[in-house]
Amino acid sequence: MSNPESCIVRHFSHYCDLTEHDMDILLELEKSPLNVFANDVLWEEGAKADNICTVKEGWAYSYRSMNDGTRQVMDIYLPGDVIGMREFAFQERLTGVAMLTDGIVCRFPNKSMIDIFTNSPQLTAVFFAISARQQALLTERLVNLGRRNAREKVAHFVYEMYVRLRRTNPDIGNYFSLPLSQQIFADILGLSAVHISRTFSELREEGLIFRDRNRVEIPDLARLAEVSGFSDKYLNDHLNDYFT
Amino acid sequence: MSNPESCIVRHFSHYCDLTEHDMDILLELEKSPLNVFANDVLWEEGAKADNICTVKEGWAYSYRSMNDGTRQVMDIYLPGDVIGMREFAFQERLTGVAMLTDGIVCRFPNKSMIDIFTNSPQLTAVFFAISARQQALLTERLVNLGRRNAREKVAHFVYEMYVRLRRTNPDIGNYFSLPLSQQIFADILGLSAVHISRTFSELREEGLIFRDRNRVEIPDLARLAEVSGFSDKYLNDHLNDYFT
DNA sequence: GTTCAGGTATAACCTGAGTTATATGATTTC
DNA sequence: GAAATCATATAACTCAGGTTATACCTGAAC
Repeated sequence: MSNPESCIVRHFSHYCDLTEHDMDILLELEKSPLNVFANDVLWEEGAKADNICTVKEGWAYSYRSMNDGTRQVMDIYLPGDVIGMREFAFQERLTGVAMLTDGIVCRFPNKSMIDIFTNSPQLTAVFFAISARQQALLTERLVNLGRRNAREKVAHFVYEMYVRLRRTNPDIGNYFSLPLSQQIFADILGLSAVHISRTFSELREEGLIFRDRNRVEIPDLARLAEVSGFSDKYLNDHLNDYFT
Repeated sequence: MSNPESCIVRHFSHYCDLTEHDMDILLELEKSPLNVFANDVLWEEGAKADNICTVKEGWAYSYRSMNDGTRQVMDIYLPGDVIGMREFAFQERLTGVAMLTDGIVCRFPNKSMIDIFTNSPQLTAVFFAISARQQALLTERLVNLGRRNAREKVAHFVYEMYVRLRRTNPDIGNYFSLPLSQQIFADILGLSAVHISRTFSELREEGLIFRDRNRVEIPDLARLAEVSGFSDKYLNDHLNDYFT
């Protein structure tokens, strides 16, 4: 049914069954794949925002650079994710976006969204759902930043990544790749890199998370979910009620 | 051109000129106004999420309650704002929503969105833009929580409210109503109420913000914008490039 | 009027996380 | 394989903001 070549189609199929027509539209958006490398900047904050980007392979992140040299990372993007919808109604990029790993991305003009709105209510609903999901992720990140301590922040974020990865990769197990430096962890969670290091040491001593370079092991998933106050509700989205 | 009775129509007209047809659809969404009072809960976290709500009058906020009794406030909603789109693809509410003041709200079923997707690409674009704008606001809140100190947090948030109010109320001046207790400030900015009090005292001594109960005076708007590192880019959204 | 409940201000003390510094390991470069 | 660079670990010290406590003020309830 779904096109195994395209992780966008796979991702979108999560929301509802796509017609051939819808799949053709989606594949059209992926017409111009571009190879990119780790640390490549897809765009800078303030750049003209006239296109949207899908991630075919690799990981990316969006960030805002502060005047004092620090940064705040907003989002991590995985294969199948859509980047840049945030700026649909803006002239300029509100955040920069860069690659965490090598990968392949596909850009399509913002105006294509208008065509989709005109031609496929169902695809429109999926894009709307994805925008809503991104809001939900930001909402949870907000809770993380505002009302959790460092240990909970790290535990919660690692568990969130596990759940997100499991969605497209059900057999992920409890030992998986997480190509994020401690500096990126710090920029995501509003902490210093030093304190991230301390916190991972603490979590290691507690037997909650073993992190070695880009690999992470979670010996007891349920226990990590518990100490981080994790609820997966904000990741359980679908459109089953609208299209059956 | 725009219907002065409806602040939703006024708010939506900001994005592009609406046809009679579109306005009729919008007014239909406002068919069942409901009087609500300060502190009324529109819905609790975890409640069934099958409708969307527009604010006709009054202020509201969305929040998440933590296990330790603290809360994190996500958003403040003003007249004309739309609440609950976040949960379009979710079964349950991810955050509670309550009123800050007396007001009037209008609920309509989520399914109406599908009708709009089917009948008006232009209104669809506006809803999409509004969802994107909410993401932009959350993004900025994230920066505020992650990478600013208490003084900057308060200054930035107050200035943001000023800019948001000015959008629908251009002659607002530098003395306006802000019906938020120090406890709500704390819950928005991830601080304690005590420290909010300290911070307002500090800002008062610096002559940056005078707050008395629910009124705020900003003697020097430019200076406040500067100390808070405020850029209004994330509030300057429109659809002029798509529909002229 | 009096009482009561919220909201606010300020002080004193404490602590979680920032900062700076140094050391060690891992990777890449040439 | 030596040099350079990047990521990580840990210690020592500092400080912004949390916590607890008390007092005052204002408006609502009676």
